[in-house]
Amino acid sequence: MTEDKKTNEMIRVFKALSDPVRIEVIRMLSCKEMCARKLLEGLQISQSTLSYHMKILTESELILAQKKQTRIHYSINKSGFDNLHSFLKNLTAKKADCIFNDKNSGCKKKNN
Amino acid sequence: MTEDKKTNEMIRVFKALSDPVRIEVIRMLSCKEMCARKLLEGLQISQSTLSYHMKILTESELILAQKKQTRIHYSINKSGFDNLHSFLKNLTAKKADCIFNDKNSGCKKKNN
DNA sequence: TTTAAACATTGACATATTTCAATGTTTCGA
DNA sequence: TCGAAACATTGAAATATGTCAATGTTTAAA
Repeated sequence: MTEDKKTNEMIRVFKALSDPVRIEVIRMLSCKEMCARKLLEGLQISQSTLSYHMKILTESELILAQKKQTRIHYSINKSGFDNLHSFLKNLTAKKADCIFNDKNSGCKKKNN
Repeated sequence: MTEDKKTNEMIRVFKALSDPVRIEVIRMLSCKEMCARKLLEGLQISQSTLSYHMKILTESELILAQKKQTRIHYSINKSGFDNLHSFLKNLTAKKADCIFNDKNSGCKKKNN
């Protein structure tokens, strides 16, 4: 399954969204941008675990990290979510250049 | 991280989308609905592996399976993708009832 | 009834993911 | 300069995921 770069990026995004902690972090940040310490208060996980999750979220480009003195302010990366939406739209869109469009590509055997 | 039922369903959807084989299957089915044997022709995996992936895709409700004689016709489940789109829209939408909206919930210390 | 086609299930294995405690790094304030 | 706050990294362990060969099940055709 050798996929193109864009697809691999999106698979990384889907993996990032495949965890309840990270979904909860996105919910919190959709409400208000905040630093890791504040996020940690609302979650039942250790500091190192949160750091691990934030790395996955920022590397997927769904979340932005901005350093401010000793803290890091995390926020939703709108363009990351925009990319996700357009990828999904395109994924299931009917394409003109479908390689299975020829008549003999079906599964059902001909009855004639 | 105890999440609601809807969120758990969506995490299952994101997991389903987190694999290159399954993305490729969705691409093929977006082009044309087809049975497993036909899907297998376009993929470099074993039959049992495809069966495993199809189970994940159908259980996530992204793909529909319809039995026809000895074959199973797979197709895109539009309502599954619609649910995904609305979940994503809602996930990052600004909510009125944000619990972090009070002024003392920030990370930055006050300077007064 | 026997055979074969189409797909599912099982068991075994390799790899990936998630978690935490412990420790490292950077920055600010005393 | 020293200590503490905020976050990252590492190492170890448990669990989840993806893969295949072998085998099971169902259905239709011979």
